[in-house]
Parts: sequence; structure tokens; C-alpha cells
Amino acid sequence: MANIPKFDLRNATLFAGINGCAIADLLAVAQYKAILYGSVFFHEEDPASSCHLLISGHVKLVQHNFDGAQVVVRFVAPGQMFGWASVMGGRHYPASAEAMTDSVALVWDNQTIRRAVLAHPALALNALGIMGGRLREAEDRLRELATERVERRLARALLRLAEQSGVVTAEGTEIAFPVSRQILADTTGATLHTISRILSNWDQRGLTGGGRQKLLLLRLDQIKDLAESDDAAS
Amino acid sequence: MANIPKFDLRNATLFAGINGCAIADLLAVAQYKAILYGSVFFHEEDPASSCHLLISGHVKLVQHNFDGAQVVVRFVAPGQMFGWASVMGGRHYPASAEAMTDSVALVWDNQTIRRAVLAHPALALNALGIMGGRLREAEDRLRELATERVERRLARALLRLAEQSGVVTAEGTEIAFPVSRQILADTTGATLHTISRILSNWDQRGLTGGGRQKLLLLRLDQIKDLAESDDAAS
DNA sequence: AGAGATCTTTGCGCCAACGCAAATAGGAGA
DNA sequence: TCTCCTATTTGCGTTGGCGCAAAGATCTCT
Repeated sequence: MANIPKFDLRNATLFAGINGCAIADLLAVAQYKAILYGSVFFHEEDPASSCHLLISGHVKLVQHNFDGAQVVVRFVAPGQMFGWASVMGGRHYPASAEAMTDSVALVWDNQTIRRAVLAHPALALNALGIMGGRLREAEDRLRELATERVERRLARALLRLAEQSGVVTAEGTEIAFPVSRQILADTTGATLHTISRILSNWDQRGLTGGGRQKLLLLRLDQIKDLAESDDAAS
Repeated sequence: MANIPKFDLRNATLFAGINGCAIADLLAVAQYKAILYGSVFFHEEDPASSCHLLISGHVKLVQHNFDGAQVVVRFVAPGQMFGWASVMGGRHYPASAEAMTDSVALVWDNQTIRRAVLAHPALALNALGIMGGRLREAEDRLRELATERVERRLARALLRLAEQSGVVTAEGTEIAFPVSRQILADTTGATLHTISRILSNWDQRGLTGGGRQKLLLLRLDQIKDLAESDDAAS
């Protein structure tokens, strides 16, 4: 695991508007945890004992169906918290947190984080704000899944990825971690095959590009059209 | 609007473990809002200005698609908060809150609730716990919508309804508010027709009963089977 | 009791997306 | 460079569930 650019913690949403001393207090009691590509911070159904803040790398939160199907609940970018919802009352993590690139996270245990919230109520407000955002996003995806068809769901998923983890290059916007068709299928609630079909079509139309495990968004404007209005032509 | 049984606020999850004085403080600054069946506490896209706690009645939170489709995000039972996620950071309500029976709620405005959280950090912990639960439920439903088919989703929806708002009678478990096929469709991400087909089948098999706008669950055990294992026979 | 409105059931055709299967392509390691 | 392994593409048959449509049911209001 080489030098990975580290996230400046003062920019984490959780710490917005919190005074430096309080942050320092929290950092002092945090544990660092570094894992390699493909390993996990925690498994679904592990007892939920800690709260994580991603410093570098990229993580996906996945739920597994009892008959094997996988669903990507969320992608985690540096600066974001994960695996904490359950710390506040749940007993198990609701999903597994798997690293899609080598990753480092700060980890606080249950008790510590509860004490910190009690000691710094502003932290609690921030946390509530973040949770609210998560909830809204989940509900939006619920609506999409219930009412929209695959092509549009995929367009939305790509736009979210671009916003959260897009790197603008000369060619277009590239997603900062390996993106397979399979994972896009797990994100949109579709099959590998359907996603592949749609993406090869988009590739031909020049909307997207990139090869194996690589996703390049060339025409964000047109992808936005697909995500919102009725598709013009196939 | 006749006499409706009022919920004892000390039993609200939000207030668990909070001392009586703090609760009294909060109640002192709360507004009561009563609305009739069919009207709304707030509309989707209204500026999110207040936080609600349902005292009596039943409310549904619905999101509307731009082409008319409706999705039920959540059913609210007495004692539960709603329309607050957005108060913590959002600008608009993410869904409309429509009364399914005459309903009464306590309402706090944005500033008040923020002050209360800052003054009583234990309240913040409770709130975080509740939000975490909501988030987990939303993520579970995401997984269901992505991987399960309508019949099973319906079974799960009915079980959730039974748990949250079921009234056990001599005949079976009855849902405490009017339940149309349409609203079940909006809850499961299916169409009215598909739901109707499934339910008439279940009615014939003796799993469910009840007529227009009325839902009676007769065989919870068998419904649970449908919700989990593979369906044995159609 | 009758009229109208709303909710529910049911039939039928259709299509988006799945599931299976087999071919192709790109990377990693020896 | 060759081999193995994993990712991707593409064809083809199948189907769950949608969409349209029309016929009952049940409730409400006059």
C-alpha cells in the first residue's frame, strides 16, 4: 500500500463548524485501520461495534440476498462516515463494507462515539444532517427502483458516481475506482447482461467509454437527458 | 373529528430515557396540528420548516414521480416522528405527508428543535438511533425491490403493516387504517392490477380477507413463509 | 331507492428484462 | 510469449408483470 493522498479531516462534513479542539479530542481517541483492495472493514451481520470515517480509498456497502444476489447500498468516498447507523441502536451492520481500492479509515468504538456526541452536541446536529441526507438518497433510489426502468436508473447511477468520485480528465469524467458491469448491475438492481447491453449501446453513441473495469463518462449532458426526460431515440 | 385515543408522549422512542422536565420543556413549545382524512401536513417540495411527531391517526409519506407515479416511502404510526430528515440540512420535504385517517401531530419548527437537541444531547442520541433504523429499513426495501418479485414484496409489506399498525381481532390481524389495492401497489412498486391478482389468490387460499379498503391478515404464518422461503405452490 | 363515484376483479396482448449459453477480449503471472 | 482467469459482449428463448379495457362491487350522497 503506497502513499495515498490523505483526506483533510477538517473538511469532513461531520466536523463542519466544530472547533479544532473538539476535533483533536476525537482524533486522539480514533484508531486507524488500513485494508487492501478486496478485503472488508466489516461483514454484514457482524455485531455493530464501531463507527468509521473513510480517509482514503473507496468502499462499497453491499447487502447479500440469501440466494446470492448482491445489492450495492452505497459507495463511500473519502471524508464520509459509514457503518454507524447500526452503532446507534442496531445490533448488526446492515451491510458489508468492502474496499474497492486500498483504503484507510478512522474507527471509533460505540462507547467513544456516544460520549463524543454527548460532549459536543454540534456533532450530533451534523450527524443528524448527514443521516438525513442518506435517508433522502435511499428514498430517492426507492422511488427510482419502483418506477423507472433500467436505462434511466443506470444513467442516474452514473451521474451519482461522477459527482461523488468523478475525476475530470482531458477525455471526460472518469470514475476513480474500478467499475465492473457487475457492480453497476448490483447498484441499479438489474443484471450484468442488461447493463452490458445498455453500455455498449452508449459506447457506440459516444456517451461513455473506457474498457475493462474502467468507466469514462464522455457526454454528461446527454446522460443527464437520459436520466430525466423520456429517451429521445434508442 | 371525534375523540381519538391520544398517544402517551413519554412512550415515544424519541423521548426514551429523557427526564420528564426536558420532555415538558419540549411539549411547552410544541404546536398542535390536527388535519382530516385526505389532507396533508405538508407537501413534497414545501420548504422544510418543521419537525413532526404523530400523536394520533395514521399518515403516509409519498413521493410523486414527474409522470404521475406514486411511491409510498413510509407509513407513520402514532409516536413516530416524520418530516424531520430535511429539517436537519435539507431545504425541501422529500415527500408529502397525507393523513389516512384524521390525525393529530405535534409540530416543532426548525430552530426550536435544533436548540432542543443542543440542550439535551441524549435527545440527539435517540434521534440518531431512530434515523439509523429508518435508514436500515429503507436499505432493506431497496434490496427487496432490486432482487425480489412482487409476491414476496407484498408479503413483506403486509407483515410490516401488521407489525406497525395491526390490530389483533377474533378473526385475525386487521390493519388499523383503510388499505386500498392502489396503496399497496404504491408501497411495493407494483401495479394495482398485479396486487389485486395476488390478493384475490390469497383470499381464495384463506391467507387474507377483508373487503373494500379493508385488509385482514388471517394466516400470518403462511404469509411469513411467502416472505422468506421460495413459494411452495401457486 | 336510484345515481354516481370509487374501488376491485379479471381477461388478453405485449414487452422489458431475465436466464441460459457460448464466444470474445483484455490482464496477470509463469 | 503462452496460458489461465476474469470481464465483457451478444444471441435467443422465456416470462413476470405491465398496460389497456371492460365488467362487477361497494359505498355515498341526494
